[in-house]
Amino acid sequence: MRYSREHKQETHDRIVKKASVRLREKGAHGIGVADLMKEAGLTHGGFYAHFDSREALVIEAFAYAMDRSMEHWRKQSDQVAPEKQLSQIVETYLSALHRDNPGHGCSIPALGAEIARESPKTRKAFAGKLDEMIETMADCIPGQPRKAARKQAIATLATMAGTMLLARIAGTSELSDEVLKAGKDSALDGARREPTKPAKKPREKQN
Amino acid sequence: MRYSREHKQETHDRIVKKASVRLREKGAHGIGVADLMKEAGLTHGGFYAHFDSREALVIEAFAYAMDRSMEHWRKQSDQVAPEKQLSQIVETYLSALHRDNPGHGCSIPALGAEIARESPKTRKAFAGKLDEMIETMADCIPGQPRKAARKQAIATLATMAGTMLLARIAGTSELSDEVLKAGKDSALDGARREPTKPAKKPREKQN
DNA sequence: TGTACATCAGTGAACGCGCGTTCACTGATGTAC
DNA sequence: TGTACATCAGTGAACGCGCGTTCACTGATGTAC
Repeated sequence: MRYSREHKQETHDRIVKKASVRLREKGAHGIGVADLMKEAGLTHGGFYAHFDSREALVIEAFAYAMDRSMEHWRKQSDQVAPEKQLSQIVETYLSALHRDNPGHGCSIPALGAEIARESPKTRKAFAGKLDEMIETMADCIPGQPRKAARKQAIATLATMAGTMLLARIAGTSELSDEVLKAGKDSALDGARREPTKPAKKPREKQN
Repeated sequence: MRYSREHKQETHDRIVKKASVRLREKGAHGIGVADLMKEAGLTHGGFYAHFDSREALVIEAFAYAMDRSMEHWRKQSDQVAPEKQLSQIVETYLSALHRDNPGHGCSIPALGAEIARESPKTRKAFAGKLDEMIETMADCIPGQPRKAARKQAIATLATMAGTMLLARIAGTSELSDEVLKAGKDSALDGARREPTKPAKKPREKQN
């Protein structure tokens, strides 16, 4: 069956979209090519008409997921005053809803560790999107030099991602709710405060 | 060959120890039974004399790694004044050395996401160790009611784990160093400050 | 406008491979006498 | 103290299974005339 010009792109996009959900849910190695194709209503043999390899799909699906997160953040922050934008993102991110729906959530706590162990190609794709994400968050921090805004964005993102990771480890327990609350209060506190100065013992290189 | 009474336990411990390193390096699914046994100087067939299943080893190896982290933290904090203990842990945790040696580092950024997706049995083992870890960190926060100390411990642990995750995604780049520094300054800042109050809009359940 | 041919997204069987697990066997050492 | 037997940690071949990938084929639609 030969299809119209747009058809292939539509199918391609559908595979990427479905894969981005399942990979976040089950992990970068948690679901196979055959099942991913079935998700998109296809059989596994056609996979290589769309992607060079499974890894290529993982990269695309992951980039797609990161783009959706950033888009979501931008839309959210557009709806509140500049000084409340970062807090707005934190509030939504550190919710039980996000914790319990990794398939539609942030890729960093879901896939970060696994992707960091992949090939340089995959890692670089991830690192690029991470930087974009930091930029997107920094855009939500008004009245500061870019470098300071980036610093605060990184700290907030780290606390958000770390809290989500801990909350998911804890499952759906009392501990998990305690974690979400502690992480949220801390991130909100940081989001409201002036940029952090270097520690009292500034260290030049490592430590 | 029949061995002395202690021999089996020694072998068992050696397998767990080596596995805990390789699993943190390669991921919870990143290395097979045969290779793990080879690490311990054995052949794969003997594996089931020591463990009921691969999963059982993962649980033991992961618990071992968490115990080593906590032991390390206690030893470190014993060497400094009470009010500096938390900062001491943060400084060591958020180092390039830790970033570049996941095999001997914290299991949370290395294995957290994968373990959170495993069977309830594995997840519960992880959640238990997470709670122990929070307690261990809370012990390093003097002069506060237990609940507040736990809250600060959770926030600090989340920032540390999240920062390490981001730093590893970034690899060994300029971005990675920027991430480490931002996360460290933020965590140190939090460790030095009074406990965070609930956000101005306190929310009872989810959000 | 109608016809013949070319295209290529998608199918489903098959491939090689590595994995977790099982199993019959080994042989050094502990134990019973 | 010496001897015969039992034990069981460890070996290595084999198992079944699922995976990523390949490939010959299909057939609806685009294109050339």
